[in-house]
Amino acid sequence: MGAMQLPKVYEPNQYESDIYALWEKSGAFFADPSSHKKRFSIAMPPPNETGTLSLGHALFLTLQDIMARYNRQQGKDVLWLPGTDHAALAVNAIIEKRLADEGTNKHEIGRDEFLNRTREFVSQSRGTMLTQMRAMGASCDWSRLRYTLDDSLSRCVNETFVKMYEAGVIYRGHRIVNWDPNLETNVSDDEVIYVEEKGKFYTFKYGPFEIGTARPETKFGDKYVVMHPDDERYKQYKHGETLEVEWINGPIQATIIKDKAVDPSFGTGVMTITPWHSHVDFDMAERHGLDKEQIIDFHGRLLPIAGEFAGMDIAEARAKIVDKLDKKGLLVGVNDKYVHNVAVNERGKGIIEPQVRLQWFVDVNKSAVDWKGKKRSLKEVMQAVIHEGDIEIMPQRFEKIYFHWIDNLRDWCISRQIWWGHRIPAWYRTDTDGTIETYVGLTPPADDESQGWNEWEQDPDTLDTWFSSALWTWSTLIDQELAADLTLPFDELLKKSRDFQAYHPTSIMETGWDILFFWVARMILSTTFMTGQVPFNKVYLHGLIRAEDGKKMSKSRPESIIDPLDVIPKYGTDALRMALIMGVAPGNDQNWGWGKIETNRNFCNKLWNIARYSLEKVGEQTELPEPEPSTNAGHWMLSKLQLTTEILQGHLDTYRFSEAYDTLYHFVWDDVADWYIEASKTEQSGEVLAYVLDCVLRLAHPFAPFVTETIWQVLPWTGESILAVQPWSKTPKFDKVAAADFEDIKAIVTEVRALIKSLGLRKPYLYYTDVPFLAANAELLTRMSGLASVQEVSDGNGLHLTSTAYKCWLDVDTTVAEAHIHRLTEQITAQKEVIARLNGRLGNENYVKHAPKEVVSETKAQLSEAESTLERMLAEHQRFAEISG
RNA sequence: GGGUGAUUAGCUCAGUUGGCUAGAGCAUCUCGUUUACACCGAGAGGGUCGGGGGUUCGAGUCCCUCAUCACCCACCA
Repeated sequence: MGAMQLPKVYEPNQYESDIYALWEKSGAFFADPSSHKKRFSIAMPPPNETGTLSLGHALFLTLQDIMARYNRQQGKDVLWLPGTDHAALAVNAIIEKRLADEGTNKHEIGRDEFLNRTREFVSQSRGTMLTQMRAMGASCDWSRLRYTLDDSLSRCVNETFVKMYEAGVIYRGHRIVNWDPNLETNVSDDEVIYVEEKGKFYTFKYGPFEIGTARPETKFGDKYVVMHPDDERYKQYKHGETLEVEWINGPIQATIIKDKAVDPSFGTGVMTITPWHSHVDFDMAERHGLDKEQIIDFHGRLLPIAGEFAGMDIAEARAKIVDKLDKKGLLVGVNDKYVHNVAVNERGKGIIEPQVRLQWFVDVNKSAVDWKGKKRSLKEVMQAVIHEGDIEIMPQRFEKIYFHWIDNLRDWCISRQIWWGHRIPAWYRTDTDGTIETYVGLTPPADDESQGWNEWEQDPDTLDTWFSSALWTWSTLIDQELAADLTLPFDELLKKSRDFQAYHPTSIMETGWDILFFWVARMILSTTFMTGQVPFNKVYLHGLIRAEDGKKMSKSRPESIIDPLDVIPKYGTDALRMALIMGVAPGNDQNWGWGKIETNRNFCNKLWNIARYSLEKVGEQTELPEPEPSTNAGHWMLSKLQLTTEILQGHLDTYRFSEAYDTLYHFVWDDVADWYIEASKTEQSGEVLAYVLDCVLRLAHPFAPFVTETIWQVLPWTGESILAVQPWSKTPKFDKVAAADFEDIKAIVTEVRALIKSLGLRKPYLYYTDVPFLAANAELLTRMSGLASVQEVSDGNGLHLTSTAYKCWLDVDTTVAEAHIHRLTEQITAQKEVIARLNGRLGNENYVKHAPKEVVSETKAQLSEAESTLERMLAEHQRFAEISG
């Protein structure tokens, strides 16, 4: 495409895929661990392989891509490692739903067939997602694409499990877990959400007490009655005392328990407990060594302990039990306006039934981790890395949230009863007398037929997805070939993996605040334990993208969801990228807005037309010499270029993407397009124009990679080069005085434009006195002010307006004189207020004493400038009053 | 119950260690098609920065307090 044939409007979809292909072919995104450059590495948060990329993905791809491209431009060896996550629970749920739609289920088709189907599904959706990531312009190193179920990553998962087991950090035990009867698995505390629900709250007679409950169906086994040790009302009852009470299925022996966990002000201050089906009750039972009995089975039905109600599901049983208690005269009251929180699984929304199960856990309190020469618990390490500055979280306020979460952290249940995922590397066998032996290791133990043991069988459960994601920053950097050799010890594997040595710890983790606990905290937990390193030096958290109405985009409101792939063909990827970062503070949520998309599409078109105009003026020059400006405008342009480059760099170095983009936007639109290009129309300035265009493309590239590269490819002086790997340029020398003169010209032009507008002038003549730089820029002044003509005069004769900014005059007729006086009067009043304020400040001894010197001298400068402006205004006012008489 | 954030122009939001005569985009009004761009240009209007108190020479920015909204964590039987 020749430069002269650029169409008037930039049509992104005509270029984007070719440009991406060009980048990929060039190898511009490959990291090079053998280089001696400084490193910059990011592990991309692996999207779930569920098939579609959301605006949230578009946002993180944009932010990380800006970092990657910027750091490449700064001369660093950049690794941005892409990948995808097998998303155990999410994918598993999709496949189970499909099976249900076909009228079958996982048990019918069996584990192998289930896994085959799942693999087929994810290989399809992975392909779709990788295409979409390319469509966003992500400059990641595709040669290092990783997947959480890759062999080398699975090895890391097993190594971690085994090492933690051996250190006593992973244990298997009967503990209460969050059981989802729908998906038939337990989930971690963080995956449970609470939904407010109106229900009934019953009060029953329990011996001499009254107890309240929202869940009568769990009450069969309640043989402990608990109250606060200091509760005066019940001081006659002693801890451990027993009494017989009439209950659902006849009399039972109840034991009094005193525990401070009971809130005396809630209800009657007395409760019975169900340790098998409540976290709090379980903890209490553990404290006092109480019995725990299962009441509800894993499908949500009552067990034989419920007597006549056995086999019923919860909803059915509840009403009948209440009815029975009522008939026995034990029902005291029902509050049917009771609002309480129901625990549900975030994924699939199944109601959680706490259950005691034999599961695998990570112990977060055991002092078993070597960190900086001290034995600490996982919790302590997670706190230490932030407190001691090894990791910085941005925005900083999330550090507090992070600590609060750690304070509340319980042991992490890592086993899941689903089939899709990393199978737990534990094997069991039983003796003929029922003894169970456990083996944990990378490979199954050898069977020995001796002594009547049965064969080893692997634990059927899989690991929580986050267990493998937690290793992501380093499991992706392990050498894949070396990892296949299981005889190579893990420590050696780390040492010999070149990428791990070069790129770990990663420079920064950029992700959404919503997975701070799920993921970021757990990466810190596992990575410090396994590698002795932090996973990253910084955490940058971005916010959520909500629908235009400020509510969450949700599948229940399909119309609220914006698909990036609907936006890109129409507006272009660059427009989407910039819309997502424009005016958004770090960590803050944002609302989607079509207005921003249009603004940024227009910005791309502005860049395009700057290029179009420049190329017309520049012609087919094949070299790009350093420009030596011949005009004030040229010097000014270079001064702005230098300033912008510095500010932009400052913002990008400190991860202020919104401000960086704002800086770029106004530089391009205001300084380059509206001032410099307009000014250049009356000047010979091809060299500066070409050079500035070249620089603008480099500066804008991290934000708008496609349009800038598309233009770069048509520039006559860029040859076969690729913009994506070009560093930023040094600004050539310029004359500061000339640049400042142009600032004055700008001020005059702005004022004259305003005068013309507000006074309704029609093409007045402009006069100026003998000011050399004004004389030199006469044509420019005229053109930019939209005036008819300019004359040089030594004295003002006739009726004319004087500029307050500089010595130049506008020729007017008598009809505007009055309007001008009125305008002047208002301006003089305002100017006097400004001066009074500045005088007040400088008259304040304390201000002069305490404020920094440069602030004070700045105020003084402002005052003297304001005073001279006022003088000119007063003189003008007096002159006009005399003339118009 | 504990915590975090938000509250700035009609709307959506920026505003780093206090120095601001408070900004942007969109919207509004007025002009303008001068050969890069109407996905354009020029100009204008619009805010006592949620209320109250405090610290300071100086507060949108720091502290206290109140109000409203959103969210997070814990979860009460």
